[in-house]
Amino acid sequence: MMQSLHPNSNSKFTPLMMANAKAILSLLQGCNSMRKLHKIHAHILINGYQHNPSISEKLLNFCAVSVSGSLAYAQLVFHRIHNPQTPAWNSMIRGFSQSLSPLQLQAIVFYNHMLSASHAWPDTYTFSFLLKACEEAKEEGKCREVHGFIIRFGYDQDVVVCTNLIRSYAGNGLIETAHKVFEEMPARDLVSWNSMISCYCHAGLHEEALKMYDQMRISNVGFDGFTLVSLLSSCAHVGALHMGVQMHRFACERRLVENIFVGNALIDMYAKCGSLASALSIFNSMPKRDVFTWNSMIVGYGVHGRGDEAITFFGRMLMAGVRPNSITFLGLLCGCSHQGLVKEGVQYFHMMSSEFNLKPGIKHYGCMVDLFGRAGKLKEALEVIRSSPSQHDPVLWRTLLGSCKIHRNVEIGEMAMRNLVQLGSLGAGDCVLLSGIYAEAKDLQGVARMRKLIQSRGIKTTPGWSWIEVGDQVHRFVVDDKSHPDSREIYRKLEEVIHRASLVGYAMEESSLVAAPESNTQEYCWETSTSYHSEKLAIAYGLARTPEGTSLLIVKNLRVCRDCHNFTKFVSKAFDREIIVRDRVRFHHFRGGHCSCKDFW
DNA sequence: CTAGGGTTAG
Repeated sequence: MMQSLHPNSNSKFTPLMMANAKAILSLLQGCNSMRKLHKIHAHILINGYQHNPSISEKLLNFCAVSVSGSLAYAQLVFHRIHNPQTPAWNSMIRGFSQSLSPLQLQAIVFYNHMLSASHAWPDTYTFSFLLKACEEAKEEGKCREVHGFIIRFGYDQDVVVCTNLIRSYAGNGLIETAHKVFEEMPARDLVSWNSMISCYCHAGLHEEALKMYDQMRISNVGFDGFTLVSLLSSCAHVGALHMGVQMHRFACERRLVENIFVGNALIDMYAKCGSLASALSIFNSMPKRDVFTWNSMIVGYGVHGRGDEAITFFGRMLMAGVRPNSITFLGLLCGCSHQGLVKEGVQYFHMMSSEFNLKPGIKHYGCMVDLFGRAGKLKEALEVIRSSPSQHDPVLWRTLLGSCKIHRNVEIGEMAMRNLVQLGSLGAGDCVLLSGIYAEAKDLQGVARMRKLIQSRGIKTTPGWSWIEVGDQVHRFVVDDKSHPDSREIYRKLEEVIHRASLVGYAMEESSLVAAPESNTQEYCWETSTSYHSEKLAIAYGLARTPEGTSLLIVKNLRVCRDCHNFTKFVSKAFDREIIVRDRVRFHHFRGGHCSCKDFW
């Protein structure tokens, strides 16, 4: 009788017409689309369950939180609840916290409403969701304010709430505050440790991240795949191969190498630490591969200047049915430019948009400038900048300036310089580059002008550093560093190294005209002959502290200067060592007096 | 069955 009153009486939900609350609940549980939800909602109304708290909460939760839900619908449902309790508020706050910006601010609005206009009290869940919203919406002030409430409610004793606090602070750039919360929380579990490490990793504080691991071991919480992935990423960034190998061993022991996240992180670590062969062997052993897997290999080959192999892997990637993204093309273009594969680079640049519907970004244009510039086609490089949508980006002009240095082009170099001045982003490195161009053209006045420019404008400089990992320690050096505990020994060793390198042909460039990219202070800027660049110190230390025949890996934040590049070539010959230098932009493999970049960088 | 953690580029 009742069935005939209902228009949907033929639908498969018909039996529910007489269903009890329990049946409706279980149907809500299995709901996976708004279409089904509308039907279930109709049944709820017909059966008079709209005021049943557990049903309306479940309904609300689905709309607000599920990927196939609808926040707009959730709001309608919410406003029909007479006296919403904490779980209902939580659903709304959670829903908005995971929505697109700037909608996340609505999570905070709901929370404020909850405090002022309802009888429901926030609980630990409320704060977890709310902190997530503060993190996503970059609401630093609100984050601090919420922290105050958390303390007043006594929820600062809760691990999950504290972990959310850490992420929220770190996401707002307050990494030290985040660490303070971490230190002061009553107990730390595995997730809290992993969060703290990943926050450091994201903030670029890789040495801090790696240090956390030592403390983590003492605290006996163990580790898992999440731990390894963040740590491996930090190892990759700082070039800590030995530590990375140790992580690899842990991964094997715990059967975590089969985890795709761990495998991808291992590939990246080995590639960034100069060991492409190991990266490849991980790649070959992976049971499943995704876009990260392929990109890590392609980018790895790219930064090592092996464009042909990057291209080969790109082809295999397509064959495997994995869709490339913009990072894939960055790796490809980088490889092409460093290997001088101009034709191929151009082809892939066009392929991005024509075949994969990917819009080239500023970095892709940067690669194109580099591709032409490095190959000596400076006019074409200039044309790329002119035709790019981001012709007012200093990065492009800076890249062009670098190419002018390689090809000793004063005219276009000066043009690049003028644009950098106009864009108000002239850096010391730019002056040093142009000065180098003048020096090679024997234009002493030009060199003097650059020197004056730096001094008169008080141009901000990037301090240069190099680091080398010896044993389980990362050692960091700056120009003329005397802060290392073994400083005296290092300088003695360096004198010996220079002597032995000179026996096989090395001659230090005495000319004060040789401007060094590492020069970070005015004193050292023009006096190469009296200063020791950080990588020389790192190399000396590495030679002194590692067994004969082992290869050295140096990581530095700036480009290698010509003298150091030359020096390293002769050292590799004199000491019969492989020396790998990871530059700001690429890898140099020195062996037997030659470099893999073929003096082209 | 209301909560917190992961990789490539920059």
